Amino acid sequence: MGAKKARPVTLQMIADQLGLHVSTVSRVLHAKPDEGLRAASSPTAVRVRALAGELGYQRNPHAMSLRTQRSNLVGVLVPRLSDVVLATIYEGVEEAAAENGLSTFVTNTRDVPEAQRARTEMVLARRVDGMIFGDGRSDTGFLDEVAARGVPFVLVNRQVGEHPAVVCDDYLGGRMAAEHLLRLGHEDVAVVAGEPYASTGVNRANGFADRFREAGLPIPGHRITHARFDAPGGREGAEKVLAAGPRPSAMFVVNDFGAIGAIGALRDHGLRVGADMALVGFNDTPLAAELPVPLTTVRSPMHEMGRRGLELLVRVLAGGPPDKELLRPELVVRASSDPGRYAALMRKTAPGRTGDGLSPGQDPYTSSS
Amino acid sequence: MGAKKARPVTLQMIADQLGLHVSTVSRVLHAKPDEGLRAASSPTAVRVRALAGELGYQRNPHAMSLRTQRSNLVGVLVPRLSDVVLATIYEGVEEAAAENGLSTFVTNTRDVPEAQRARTEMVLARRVDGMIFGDGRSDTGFLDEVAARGVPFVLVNRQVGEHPAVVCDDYLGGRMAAEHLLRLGHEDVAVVAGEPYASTGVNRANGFADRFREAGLPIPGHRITHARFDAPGGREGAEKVLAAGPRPSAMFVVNDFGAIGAIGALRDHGLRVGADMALVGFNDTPLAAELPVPLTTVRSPMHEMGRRGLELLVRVLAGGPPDKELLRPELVVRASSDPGRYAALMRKTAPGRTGDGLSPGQDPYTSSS
DNA sequence: GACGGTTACCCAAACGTTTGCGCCAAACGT
DNA sequence: ACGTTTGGCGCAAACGTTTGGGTAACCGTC
Repeated sequence: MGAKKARPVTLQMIADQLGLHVSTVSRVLHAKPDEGLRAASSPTAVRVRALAGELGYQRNPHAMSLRTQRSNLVGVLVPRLSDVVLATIYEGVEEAAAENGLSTFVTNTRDVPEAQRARTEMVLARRVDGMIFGDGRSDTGFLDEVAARGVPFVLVNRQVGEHPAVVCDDYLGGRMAAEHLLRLGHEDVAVVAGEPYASTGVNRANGFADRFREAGLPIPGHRITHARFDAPGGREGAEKVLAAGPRPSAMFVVNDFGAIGAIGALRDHGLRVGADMALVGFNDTPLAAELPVPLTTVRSPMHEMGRRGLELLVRVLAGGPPDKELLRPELVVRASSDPGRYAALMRKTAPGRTGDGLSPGQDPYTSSS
Repeated sequence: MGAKKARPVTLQMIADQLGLHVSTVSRVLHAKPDEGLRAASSPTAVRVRALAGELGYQRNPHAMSLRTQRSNLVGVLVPRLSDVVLATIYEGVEEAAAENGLSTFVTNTRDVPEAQRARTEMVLARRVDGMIFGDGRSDTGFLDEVAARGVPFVLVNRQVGEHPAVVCDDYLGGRMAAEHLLRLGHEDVAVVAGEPYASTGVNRANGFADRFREAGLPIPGHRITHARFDAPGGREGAEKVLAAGPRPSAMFVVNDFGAIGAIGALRDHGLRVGADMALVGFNDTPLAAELPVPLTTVRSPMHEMGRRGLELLVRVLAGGPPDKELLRPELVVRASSDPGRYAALMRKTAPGRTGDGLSPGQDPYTSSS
């Protein structure tokens, strides 16, 4: 079974069948309209296009890349694709790439610097035109090296130094979370920040802390703890906070996954999320709305970030300026922090209605396995 | 800033500097050992390799692909990468690909046939050596067409027809879930199956139903409902089941995301998961263990499936047989179905310890955003 | 009717590899 | 001393494009 795979049709074949030269066919088919006008007479152009269509001509990308020194390929590095945040960003990247005639390689680096180096080399060996880093670390000079080598790239998700980047305005997001809790009258709050090498967590925590300081309620050191960006990390972070003296009335965890871990820790301490402790996460991961007590969180435009990241790269490749874009986050208030919503939730005989009426049009959790 | 990007070093440069011919250098550097022996004398080979190393020679993949008609590229199609199940499978694919010197393009098709076609064409236009489909549908003849065109491919996640595939033994998984509930004495159970075009859900449901039938407890039609593989789908499915007469004592939802939706529906009806209704999901998604009432589920080896899928493709590309592999699932019992564990959970003053002691070494939820 | 300007093409040289074939010397066999 | 092998390498033709530079024929113009 399986038809003998016919050899793909080439420009040469088309040219031969039409008694033309291959270069003429090439120009007709691929030259930009402005310079393509003088490529061939209108009738021949039509004949060429017709035959190409009929034969199902497909330009050979390898020959093209070899000749033009441009691969139309971009490499994407992320910490983990099974992290829904990064996966969503990548979806945006890929979508925009397709629209721009580019293809993408994506690969995990698990945030380990050696893997980051190794994968970068692999990707570069494929002669990509540019790269997108979703795993930028501020504690290694790696990206500076890459830049020094003349490799065009942009960052998404995290920013480092002055390299071109498209990120969420994490600092503002942190302030929004703080603002929200201040409005609700919280005066003693804690924050579980992320890894120190990731701008995301750092900026979110800083924005949050700054806003509280401005309100005349500086957050003491023992109320701030650093943790990994995952459930166990969030749990440990929350535990540490709870162990340090009298408990605060609210907690800001800079990542939804961490917030889930924190929820576990709070339960272990017999504390009810939304009642005994207000909780705010970050990212508005699909599961935030589905939790038994829906989670207040700061939505970051992940998909959009990916799209913009790729588009910025396209501009950079075209010689454009290495801009930096900050995307606006959005506070999504749910029962985990809002007394009103919490009460409404509890008022139902059967608590647990998961909808929140605040995030329309997003369908959470989809699976196809 | 940004060094002028030096032109990459080629075989020609090495040959020139060594007074050799480019073909000799090529053979020394890339010929397989068996035929490479006669390529050059030992001393020249050493000189060549030394200079190549020093200059940092990198083989130009486009030139190579053009010449050899082999791209070392594989295209991967999935419904959605932001579905952690598919993302994890892809991680396996990508990992194995890197080990085999291959690179992968991955893209979403959202399970819509037109997108599937379009993306396949895009990927094929990139002259991939083969493809991996994670989104196979049994209701379109699409894959038969692809096979007829002579495109080498394998399926992962879902199987369709007799095409080579690496999937979880979903039927067995369904039986395991049934077995578990039978042991616990459940006699009236319901199942929320998936989309009819996906072998995964269909086989899981069939395995489950068959086991119950064998036990002399055939599941009546109104206890079986089809739904999408997501939380809203699971919710609707559960609602339908609950609306159809007296409620069953247990429910099998063929996907963890659907199970989450079902939990919501159960809450709305004032039913306690694990007490009033036993619930079993499928996949052992990281969040299953983190739910307030941890979810009993059937673990499918997602990462492994991806790895094996790519390895099978490699064999197929080498002319091997189009095998089909069934990976063994594993039942993971947690409080949502097990009265003992549920009681233990409730016995704590603060219920909600999320660990389950049954899934060691898996760190759930990791994020890096 | 010589001349500049289009129009509509063709030519050929790349881009960097791979690979079948051939050649020359040295080594070998007798 | 003379064929025959074989080790060690060079030659050149691909693979399918793109692109700067032709060059005829044709047009209109004075």
